[in-house]
Amino acid sequence: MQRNKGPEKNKATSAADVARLAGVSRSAVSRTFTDGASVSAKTREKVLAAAAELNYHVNHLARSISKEQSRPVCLLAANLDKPYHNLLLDALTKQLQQDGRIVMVINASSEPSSAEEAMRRALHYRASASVVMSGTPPQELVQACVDSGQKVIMINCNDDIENVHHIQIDYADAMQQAVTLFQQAGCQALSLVSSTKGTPSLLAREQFFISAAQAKGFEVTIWRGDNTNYEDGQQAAQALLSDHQPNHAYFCITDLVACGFMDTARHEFNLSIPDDISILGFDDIPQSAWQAYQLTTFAQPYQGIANRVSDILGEQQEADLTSRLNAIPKQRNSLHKEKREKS
Amino acid sequence: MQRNKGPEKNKATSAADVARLAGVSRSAVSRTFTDGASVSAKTREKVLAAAAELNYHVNHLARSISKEQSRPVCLLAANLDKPYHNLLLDALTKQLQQDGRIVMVINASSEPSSAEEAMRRALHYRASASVVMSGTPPQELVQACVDSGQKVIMINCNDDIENVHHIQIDYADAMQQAVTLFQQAGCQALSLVSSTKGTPSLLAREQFFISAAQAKGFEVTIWRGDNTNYEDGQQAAQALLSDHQPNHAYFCITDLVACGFMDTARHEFNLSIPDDISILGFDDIPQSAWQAYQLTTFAQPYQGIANRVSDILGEQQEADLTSRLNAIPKQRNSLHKEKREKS
DNA sequence: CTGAAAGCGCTTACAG
DNA sequence: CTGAAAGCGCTTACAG
Repeated sequence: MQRNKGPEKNKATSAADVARLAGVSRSAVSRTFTDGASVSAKTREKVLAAAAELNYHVNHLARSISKEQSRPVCLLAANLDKPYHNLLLDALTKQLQQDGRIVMVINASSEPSSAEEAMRRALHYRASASVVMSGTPPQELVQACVDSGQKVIMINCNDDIENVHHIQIDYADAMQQAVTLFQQAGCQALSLVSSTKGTPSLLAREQFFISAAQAKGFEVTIWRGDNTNYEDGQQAAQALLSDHQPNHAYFCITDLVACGFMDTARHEFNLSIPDDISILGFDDIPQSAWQAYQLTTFAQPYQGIANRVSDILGEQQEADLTSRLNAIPKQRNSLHKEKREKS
Repeated sequence: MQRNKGPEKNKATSAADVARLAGVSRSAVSRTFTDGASVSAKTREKVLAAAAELNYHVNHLARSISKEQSRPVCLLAANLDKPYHNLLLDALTKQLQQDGRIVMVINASSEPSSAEEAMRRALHYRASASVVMSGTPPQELVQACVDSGQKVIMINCNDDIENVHHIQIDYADAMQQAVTLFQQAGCQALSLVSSTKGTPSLLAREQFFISAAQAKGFEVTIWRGDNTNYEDGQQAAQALLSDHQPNHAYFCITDLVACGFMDTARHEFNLSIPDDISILGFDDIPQSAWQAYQLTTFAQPYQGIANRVSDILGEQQEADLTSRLNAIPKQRNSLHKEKREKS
């Protein structure tokens, strides 16, 4: 319980302090705290005792400047007020931490310049890797990161910059299933509620949905809001539901959009779900499971993405630069139950 | 566009490389990148040119080992799947980043040992400060951080460890207002839906609510779930609403609880809100504003907290160790409108 | 196994 | 203003 035992007041003790107290060299204390380094049981013990007494902890930041493996990983996050991004951030931080990585989070809010700012920071911190959780930073900056020896991992973004790792979700399967679900629910006409943002993952879902629908002979009408938030779903419903037909169904490009859509359908148009209207979402945010929504949706493989990132960081030689994961369907109650008779 | 100009392939260029190319000393390049250091316009220019050519960026991590002010700040976060924590994390990361800080996020999931693990990491990284966003890490670890020169800032946690900064919300006012709102809505009996978790901020809200209610002559019955999530709200409603009286109102200790409560009230008990039942929440998570809830609630002063953290980090001499902020009332539609006639 | 030494990439008195 | 030098806290060949 004695505090301030170290030489100076309020200053962290260093390996040198420990070495002095233990009567060994600085190298010896460094080695005791390095996995697999060769130290005799005896000196190890002396060091450990001294370290405990002085409350010493290796300075990981200092270590990271001489040891490649322990350099930090930068997470370039955005939209931290949105459930999808939080779920991904949660999975990623947990996994990387478990791998013993230092993780720095860079919050690139939605301003155009800030992805750039964020990437520049990653460069400053000499991260061993940068994980771009969403958005598309300027190509030359990404290039600069790669050039300075960083691994860059982009999630759900199909820019093709040289030597960048990509983790992509295979939306083809999921969209196929979506259309099948609508079909089973007896729907006859489909609307796609999407946005003009046009990010790669949005576009992929759109395209696969449309072609899957057309392959099965469905008409698809498209409505686009500015963004993919709750409010956009409300607007969509406002625009689309005034001439709603009972056998019409709606695929909302994100769960947030779906929630807004459902609320407006219910509270403004007095429609009952799923009796009057069938809806499907995407992302499986926690709210979709709420009783008010019970939304059938597709989960992003959050843990799968985290595992893949972890694998990539561990690899010496880069194997395949792009990896694909599947979305996971979550059946709930937002689709009509009994087959409707043809109208 | 020429890559790999530096001495070695795929290795970040260092200040030495720049010095060599610019024909100046290492100190000179260091100085050009240090605010307020004295360099002539001429050498500064030479350095800048060389740096641009080599794509050089100061290694902030290396800098942080010799420069106290640029040491990182650790954010000890938890429950990253819950809106409240995300909103706080969002505000904090944005602010600290704007202050030019490196921020590391440590994800202390809900396991008991993991707050400890998290705090130990903060120690390893020699952060200049640790911000405990929730939970209460073991006292001796916090002490160790303080002893090694870190500032420790705890949010919404009234443990009293020596030399730890506290940011607390003044719940007294808000709870007073809550009771007044219920009164204005013509409610006559109140239930408090809380949890057995008993964290400091939960307890504070409970106590202030109860005493404010009693001061105005209300009876308060208390119901406690295991946690403060959506599901706990559902359970509470299940337990409490079977003998619901029209003039009975419910204060839910968090918005998440309130959402669950409302959904069950509506879908299981067929109650209409706010006609049949008045509800109040706390936190102002984005979902409370959704049309399905329209919950009147109290916002945590997210930005205020972030500002305070920023101030504390900037202070040389610690002024007051504990700062208090007010919660912000958000009026929406979950309270009964017309005064009810006495039953 | 161990210590003295050189190194990582930076900063900052110190002397000129 | 500037460079040579010492320092920050660590690691890791190298020689014994």
